[in-house]
Amino acid sequence: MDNFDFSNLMFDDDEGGNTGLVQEETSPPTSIVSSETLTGESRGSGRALTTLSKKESTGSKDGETKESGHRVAFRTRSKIDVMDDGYKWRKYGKKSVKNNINKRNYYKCSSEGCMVKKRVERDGKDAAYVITTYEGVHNHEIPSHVYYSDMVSSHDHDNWNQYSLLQSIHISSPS
DNA sequence: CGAGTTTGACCAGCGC
DNA sequence: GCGCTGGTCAAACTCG
Repeated sequence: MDNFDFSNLMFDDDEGGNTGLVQEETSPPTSIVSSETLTGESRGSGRALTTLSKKESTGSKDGETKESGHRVAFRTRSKIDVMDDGYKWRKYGKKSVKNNINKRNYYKCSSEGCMVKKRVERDGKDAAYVITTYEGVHNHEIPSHVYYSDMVSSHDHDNWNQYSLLQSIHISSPS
C-alpha cells in the first residue's frame, strides 16, 4: 500500500538535525520533561523514539499528573494522513495552525474510558511527511489486533515497522 | 439507526 | 487587558 518512513523524531532536545520541525510542533522543550528514550529494534532504518512525560498544566496541583501524561510524537513519510495503528480513533476536531498551510486533525480513542488523543498533521515544509502525536496511554488492548496482524502479514514490512513502533509506545506506558 | 465526520463556535493559555 | 492561537465541544450531517 503506502510506504511509511519513520525518518524523523520529534522532541529531540538539542539534536541539530530537525529542530525546525520540533519548534512548530509543540511548546518549547523546556516545558517538557523527557522521561525516557527508547530505540527500536533493528527493523526499520534509523528509527528512534522519544517518549515524554509532560506535566499537565490543567490542574493547579503541580505534582499531579493526569493519566494521559505520556506524549509521543514522530514524523512519517506517508501518502495517507491517518495511519491505522490498530486502535479505533474518532475525529473530534480539525484546525488550521500557524506555520502550516495544512489542517491539523484531532482524534480521540473511541474505546470506552480510554482518553488517549492523537494529533495528525502534514508537515508544512514537506507535505510528504505526516506528523503524528499521541498523547496518553491506552488502557485497553488493541481492538483490531487480529485484523492488524493479518494485515501486517499480507503487506510489506513497512507496515510492520509502524505496528512495531506503536507497540513500543504501548510498552513504554507506565500503566 | 447508530457510529463516525464535519465544521463553526467557544474557551483557556500565553505573549505583548 | 487584549488579541492571537491551539484545543475541545456539540449540532448537523453523512455513510454503512
